[in-house]
Amino acid sequence: MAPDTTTWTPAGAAEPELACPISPVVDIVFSRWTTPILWTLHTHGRQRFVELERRIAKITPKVLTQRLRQLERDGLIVRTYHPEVPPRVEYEISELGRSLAPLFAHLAEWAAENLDRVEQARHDYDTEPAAR
Amino acid sequence: MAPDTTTWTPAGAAEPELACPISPVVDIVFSRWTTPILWTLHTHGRQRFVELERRIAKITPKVLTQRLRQLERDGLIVRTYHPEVPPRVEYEISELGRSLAPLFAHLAEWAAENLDRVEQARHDYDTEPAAR
DNA sequence: GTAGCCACTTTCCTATAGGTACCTACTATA
DNA sequence: TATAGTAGGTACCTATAGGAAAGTGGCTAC
Repeated sequence: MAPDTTTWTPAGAAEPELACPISPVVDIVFSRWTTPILWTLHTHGRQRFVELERRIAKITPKVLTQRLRQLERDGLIVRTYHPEVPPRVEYEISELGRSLAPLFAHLAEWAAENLDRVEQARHDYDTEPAAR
Repeated sequence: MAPDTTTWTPAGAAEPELACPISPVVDIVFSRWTTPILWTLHTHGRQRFVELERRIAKITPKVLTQRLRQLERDGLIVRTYHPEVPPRVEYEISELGRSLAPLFAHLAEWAAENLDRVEQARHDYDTEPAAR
């Protein structure tokens, strides 16, 4: 039997939900590699497997397949298979996936405003041996 | 030498940033256990280590320490050490951390509106053997 | 004197995500 | 004949995050 990638359980399986109502969403939307995939699909539109592979770079086909299956199962992307030769498969964002756009924009906005503050905080923390 | 938990590298170290400008934020804010910690700190205010440990439950002290250090280094929370006996340490959200509040609210809103759609999509995917 | 408290720290161990590399079937092209 | 292109599948292996459990130090309360 092949390992069932469709029932793959995200990293947050130990239920931190008890304390945090947004943990489920985080597991769905922000697990590893999902944001680059969604972002690429969003900015470049419908794409084939190899296009995604090339654009995201450093991702291996195995992992890309796993994540695409997961995103498809969660209804965030749509997979269309064309039984041609050579086979052609296209991926695109679903309507549910598109509903994440303002959220991503919000995130990008926060990043633009505050990422350097995080960098500064890290630098301060690392170059201040006295307080610890 | 003790393992240096302060320079801990989050899971997304293989740089998916190439394709996705929000990946850095995701690594900082949405790595495992950070949202429950930030959420608990936000809703219950300043707290001691044991209070966090009890509220979040299932988190081990080791991991809690690691994540608190990481969040402190990133400037999202503030740690205050009182050299008493027994020792007392208090954690609270920093201003930078508080600036995440609208983002979290946005996330909670999306969850409330769309989480059941994800559930539905999963159910559909799992109970439709024909298309695959 | 010993048990408990707090805030960790340390050691040991395991689960698993993810990487490498090779494989499929089919066709067109050189 | 051999290679390339397509969308993955599969086996093997490793790195490491994270869990369990015990320890630490200094004081207090019983």
